[in-house]
Amino acid sequence: VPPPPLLVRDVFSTLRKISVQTGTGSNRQKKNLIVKLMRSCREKEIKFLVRTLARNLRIGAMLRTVLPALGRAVIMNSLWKCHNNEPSENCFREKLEGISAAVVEAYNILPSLDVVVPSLMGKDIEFSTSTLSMVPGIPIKPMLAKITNGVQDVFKLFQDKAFTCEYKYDGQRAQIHQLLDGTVRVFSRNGDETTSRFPDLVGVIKQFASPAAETFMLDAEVVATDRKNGNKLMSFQELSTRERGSKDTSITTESIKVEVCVFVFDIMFLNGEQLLALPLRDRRKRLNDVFPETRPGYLEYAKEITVRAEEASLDNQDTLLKINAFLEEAFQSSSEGIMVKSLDADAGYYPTKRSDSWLKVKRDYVDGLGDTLDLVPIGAWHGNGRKAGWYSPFLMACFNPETEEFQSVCRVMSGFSDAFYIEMKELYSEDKILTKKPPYYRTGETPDMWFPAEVVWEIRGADLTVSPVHHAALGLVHPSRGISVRFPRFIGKATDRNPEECSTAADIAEMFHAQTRKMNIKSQH
DNA sequence: TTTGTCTGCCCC
DNA sequence: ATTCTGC
DNA sequence: GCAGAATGGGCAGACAAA
Repeated sequence: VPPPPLLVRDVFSTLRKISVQTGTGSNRQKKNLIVKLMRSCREKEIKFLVRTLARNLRIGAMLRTVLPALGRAVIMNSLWKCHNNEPSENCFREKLEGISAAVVEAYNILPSLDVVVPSLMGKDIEFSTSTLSMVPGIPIKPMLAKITNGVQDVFKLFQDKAFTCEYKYDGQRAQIHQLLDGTVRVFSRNGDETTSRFPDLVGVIKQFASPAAETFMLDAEVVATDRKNGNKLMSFQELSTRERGSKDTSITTESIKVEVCVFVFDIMFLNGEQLLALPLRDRRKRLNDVFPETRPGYLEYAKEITVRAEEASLDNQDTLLKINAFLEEAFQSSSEGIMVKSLDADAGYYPTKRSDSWLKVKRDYVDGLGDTLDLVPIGAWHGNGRKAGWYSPFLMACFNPETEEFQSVCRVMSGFSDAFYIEMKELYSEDKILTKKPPYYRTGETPDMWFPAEVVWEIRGADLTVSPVHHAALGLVHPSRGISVRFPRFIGKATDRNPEECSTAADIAEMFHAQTRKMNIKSQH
């Protein structure tokens, strides 16, 4: 007897069951449930089931596909109801696009289908963004920034406009809400609740927020800080060692091993009023009302300088010097770089959408400023999806002349053109593929194939990290861990170099020590 | 209990 | 997070 | 100019296996 066909309701309830399984033996239970589902699959169902489980079908299609479709469905339904004959093509299309956009916009500030859908159904073609408002407790999509290749680029976009430069702290984005009942909740960049990880932060917000501020939503960066050492800012890597807590259990204030400081920089909502349309200059005034006082090492405003409209010109040498000095100061103060934001013109808070009203300048975007390594490809994996049939990523190594080893530094998959992949596929074939790992390759990685060390590539990254898997400079910085690189990408071939002339373990150890912002080795075991 | 491996609409 | 490609 | 795809380092936590 074949198993019964799949019904949406049963698939859904099984997925629910899988999602709540925890503890010893839970993996086996989950496996059994999945096998049961799979046995009932007909034709293409198995493909969609597997992709749903393996995350490939959870592709974030909500904003671009599902919501416009919802808008369409409602409009088509209602227009056909009131016109017996088909409405004119043009008017129809306009209406569709208008409502689709309105639904997306509404979801950006109120990402809850439970709220948006009933409103859409109720208002029908009268639906517009203004019929809905932000709700403390539901995080809005955060505003994002665009990469800028140096201060010159900034002027192109902000010529004759007043703007501000703020430190870009290397921590974790936090959207902080205070609800009507006084509760404070913290959300991550992706809208996940992280309140349980930051009980101390909740306390600080409650303590410093003006009593006149009953409800609000703030944008901020949480940064690891060393209070015993003059509130020196610590690395992102250090911040990430903080405990996480779970959905219903906070970490305890006593168990906190990494202290944090919150740097606030924006406010989107205050006492029932939506502030998204206000220019940044005015939002800042509101933010100042909420926090009339701050405390170093606990709660601070993001450090900033303001450039007046009449100063905002590439010919203005003073402005250029001022910004470059500020950028340099940001680097010295353990920041990643600066954020540049228009203050008056086009200076609203645009959730997710108009992602270019904020600019970011980091050392590694600017030619000639960032750290660059000369590394040797020593292996690779088989690529997936559109990179199937090519090598991706590659495993890169430095050379240690003391031990005569090639020690892995990082994988890299970014920065290659399609043409380069094809070239590498041809180059690394037949006798250029080793049958096993040479003994003088040192790495915790196991690539699909090993290559002979023959060429050198230039690799750029944001900064160097202490690694559990890569063995570059092992023993030089840390007894059992090597050095790796954050955000690695391929810049080009270093055609003039032999593999023995690539970056050495000693070079990399020295670069690590030269960093302002780095993992504190002594605190490690 | 301890150690090893894998995952995360993770964080960057 | 970064980058390239296709639309 | 934008979305989409394919992936980077590294952490704590969760689970399985020893």
